[in-house]
Order: sequence, then structure tokens, then C-alpha cells
Amino acid sequence: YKKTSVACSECQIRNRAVCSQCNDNELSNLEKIKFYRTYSAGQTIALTGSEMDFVASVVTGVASLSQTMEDGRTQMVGLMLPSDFLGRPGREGVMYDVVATTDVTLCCFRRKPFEELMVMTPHLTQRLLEITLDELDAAREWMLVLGRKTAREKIASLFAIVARRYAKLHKTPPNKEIDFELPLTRDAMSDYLGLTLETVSRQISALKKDGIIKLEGKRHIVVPDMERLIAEAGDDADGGFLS
Amino acid sequence: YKKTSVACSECQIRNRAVCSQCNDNELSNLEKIKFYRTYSAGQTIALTGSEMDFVASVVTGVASLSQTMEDGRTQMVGLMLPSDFLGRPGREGVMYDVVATTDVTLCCFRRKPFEELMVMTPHLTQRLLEITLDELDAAREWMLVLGRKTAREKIASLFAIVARRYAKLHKTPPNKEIDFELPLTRDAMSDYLGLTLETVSRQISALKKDGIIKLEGKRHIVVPDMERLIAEAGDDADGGFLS
DNA sequence: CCTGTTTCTTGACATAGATCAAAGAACGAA
DNA sequence: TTCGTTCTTTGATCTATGTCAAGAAACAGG
Repeated sequence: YKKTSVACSECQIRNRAVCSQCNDNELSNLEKIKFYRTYSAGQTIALTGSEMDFVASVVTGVASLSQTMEDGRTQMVGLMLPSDFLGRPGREGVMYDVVATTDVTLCCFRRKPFEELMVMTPHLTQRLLEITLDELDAAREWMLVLGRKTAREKIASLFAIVARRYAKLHKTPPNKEIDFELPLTRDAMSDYLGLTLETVSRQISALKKDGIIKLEGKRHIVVPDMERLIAEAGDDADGGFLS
Repeated sequence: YKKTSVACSECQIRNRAVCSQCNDNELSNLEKIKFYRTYSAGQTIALTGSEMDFVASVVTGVASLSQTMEDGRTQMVGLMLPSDFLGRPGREGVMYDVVATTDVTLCCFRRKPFEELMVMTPHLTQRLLEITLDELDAAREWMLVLGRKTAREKIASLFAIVARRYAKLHKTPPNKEIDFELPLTRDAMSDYLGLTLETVSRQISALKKDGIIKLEGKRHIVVPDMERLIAEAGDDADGGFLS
């Protein structure tokens, strides 16, 4: 369940997570209260309405936030990748179901001590504000996807987002063939995209037939031409892919 | 264009806006750099890609944020009501089209001075973080609406949200008949809900026929039974309506 | 008051995506 | 290896919502 933590100085997400603007002194305060926790694929991290006594950065793996209606319809509202921040300081109750979609390692801080540290550490608050603003932008971009895009465009948009994040992590040179592992089942994709599992499957097959993507197994996607994928997503800009 | 500003101490949104946690001293610093600006219904406040040299609180009226695809499909991604905050400190470029959907009064701060003030004023940063987290929650709630709700549920959800905000502003006692002015045209509603104008019109007619709402003119909505409206929206909780 | 413009409603028909159904892969356990 | 899951693909049909079209209501200006 728990796992020995990595020293902050060695941390993969050191320069992107909440702690990225902290100086050595601030960092050592954080280091004192941090602890690692791991979840295996499919495990629930927290349920809507429950109390979560910690906040955390995703170190490795992927977690998802989702909302469910009484009759079972569910919508994924956040895909939390490495360096993303889970939990809301200043609020006990969880508003979404938080689930590990792959094996996940979290860098956790108990909520109270973290909140106290935030008051004393403007760098933390500032960075958290930046992260939250970025997430708000991402959520709004996703509203366009959910509200106005076709099924094919939705799939292409999802692939573009995941490819983008992978490329950033692995420093892939632009214009090269990009490949990545899909961190989601067809069913999870349908929850994210506001579609059914069957439509997701059909559209993936169609994109494959049209040569936009290649499949190696069910989950490994190869994108021969990123420009073309982005065009299929219907995006005018590349969303900063080349930056 | 400009308009004499109201003293902060007299301000309607004093205890909800970015400035709500500031003490008298901090407030007077803000007051020095603030200026009011008004826009009439339909006027553009800023366009995607342009630079906005100020940030602002909405004092009265309603503004909207929206994204548009090359082929003209558009999705509204934010409905900014009084006390909401416009603009992103730390970024020049605007990411959305910002439009006044009714006559709007903004309490503006030039971006640079505001950013400098933020560094010196943790209360500002903290409050902005809270506001941003609330907006993120709202955006995510809307993702469920866009991704999973039927046209009828979407309309009911929109009415519930607007009614909720109106009730908060006017301190309407719960369990009473609620009525409000729709700040959006049918067309703007369709952009917000990810529907067509025709579907919006049909569903409003249907809700009226079923007695969920009454119409007085085109824009004035009366809700005889808020519980019933919320049930039509498919929400399990009332979203804090009674609080 | 009339007239043009914008906003809204309603009808008829078309279609993207949902639903229902079956069967093919992949994978782990025994 | 075989069996039982779980995940995925594909097909046939249905339906909610989009599209196209016409006209009604509201409103502003002359």
C-alpha cells in the first residue's frame, strides 16, 4: 500500500508539480510531511461525498475524476496525469469519484499540515493557483469537445491530448512518429468522451482504416503524422504541441 | 464607456469578489488602481488571441466566455455572473471570446499593477485560488451536463443554475415560487448547452406544457416548484440550492 | 402607423450515435 | 492446456437531436 518515497531532489515531477516553485528550505518542510502511496489499476482512491484526509501529486500513472448520475450515467471530468494535483485544500468532502485507471503512485500530504504550510508558503499557493488555472483551461477545452465535436473528432482530440502529454514527458522531437500507450479502456474512453463504448470502438477502427493511427495490440497507438491527427480533432491551433 | 466607480465599501459584490478577504489597508491599495467600465448587451469585451491589459470582477450583468471552431461551431465555456472574475493574471493572451450578453459593469484593474499587488497581498492570491477552484467545479459539473444529459435535462440544468444564482443574490426564501429574467437568447442558450436553437425552443415549450415552468414573455421564467425543476435536471443533489 | 430586422416557434424529414445482440481476442487461473 | 473472465469488435436497428423551411411575434426606426 505505502511505498518508500523518492527524495524530492530526485523526483521526476519536481519541476512541474505544486512544489516546483519552492526553494530548498520550503521543499524540506514539504518533504517532512510527505508520504508515497500506490494504487493498482482499477482501485478506488476516494468516493464522492467521502472525506479525503490528504491532498497529493500524481507521480506516475493515471487517475480519473468522474461524476455519476442516479441512473448510472457517468462522465469523467478529469484525467490526472503525472504532476497533476489531487484534492482541494480548504474542503473536506470529495466531489468526484477518484479512481486509479492504471497503477498509480501518489505523493501525499495530510490535508491539515499542508494547509498550514500553504499559509506560510506563498510559493505553494501561487503554484497551486497556476495549476488550477491550467486545469480550468483544460476543462473548458474539454467542454468544446463534449458539446460540439463529432465522435470521430472526440477520439482524435483524446489521442492528441495524450500524445501531447507523452511527448512532453519523453521529450520526443517534433515531426517524428509518435507512439504511446493508451491509459484507458474503451469503456473509460467512452466515459471521458460522452459516447458509448461501441461508438468509441467503431471510430477507432475508422481512424485506423484511414491511416490516421496504427494499432499495435489494443492499447498501443502509433501516430505517423501528428498534424493529420490534430486536423482530425478539428482544432484550429495545435494547442501548444510544438512548444 | 467608462463610468464613475462605486466606493468599495458600498460595493454589492464586496464580500464575494476577489477582494472579499482583503483588509481595509489592502482594499485601499486596490481602490487606487481600480476603474469601472461598462459594456452594452452584445458588445465584445475581448477576442481570442488578443491581449487584454486588465483583469476584472463582474459587478452587474452577465458576460460569457466562448470558444469557436474554424467552421463556426461554438461552445460557451463560462457564464460570468456578478462577483465572477475575468482574465488570468500571469498571461497576456485571451483564450476565449469574452462577450457581454446583457449590459455589464466591470470593476477593472490594469494587469501589471494587479499582478504586483498580488505578490504583496496573499489574501488576494488566496481568494483568487478559491474562486478558480469554484469555477473549476462549475466547469466540471457542466461537463456532465454536456456529455451525458438529454436536451430536456440540459435546459432544466441551465434554469436551475440561473435560478440558484438569482436566489442567492436576492435572498429569496426557499420553498417560494422563484422567478428570474433569462440573461440569454435562445441562440446563446444553444451555444451554452451544446444544442441547436430549435431544440432549445422545443424543450422550453415542452417544460412549459408540463407545468415545470411558466413563461411571461420570452425571457421571464417562473418556477412554481424548484424541487421539480431540479428533478427534471437529473441532479441527485440540489447543488447547494438551500444553503 | 408601417416596415424591416431580429428573435422565436413549429413542422417535416434526415442522420449521427445509441441500443441491442452476438461473437472474437486477450489474459489469468487452475 | 483449457476454461472463464474481461475487453473489444462488428452488425442490425432505433431514436434523439440536427437540419431545412416557413411563418409568427417582438421590437426599433422612420
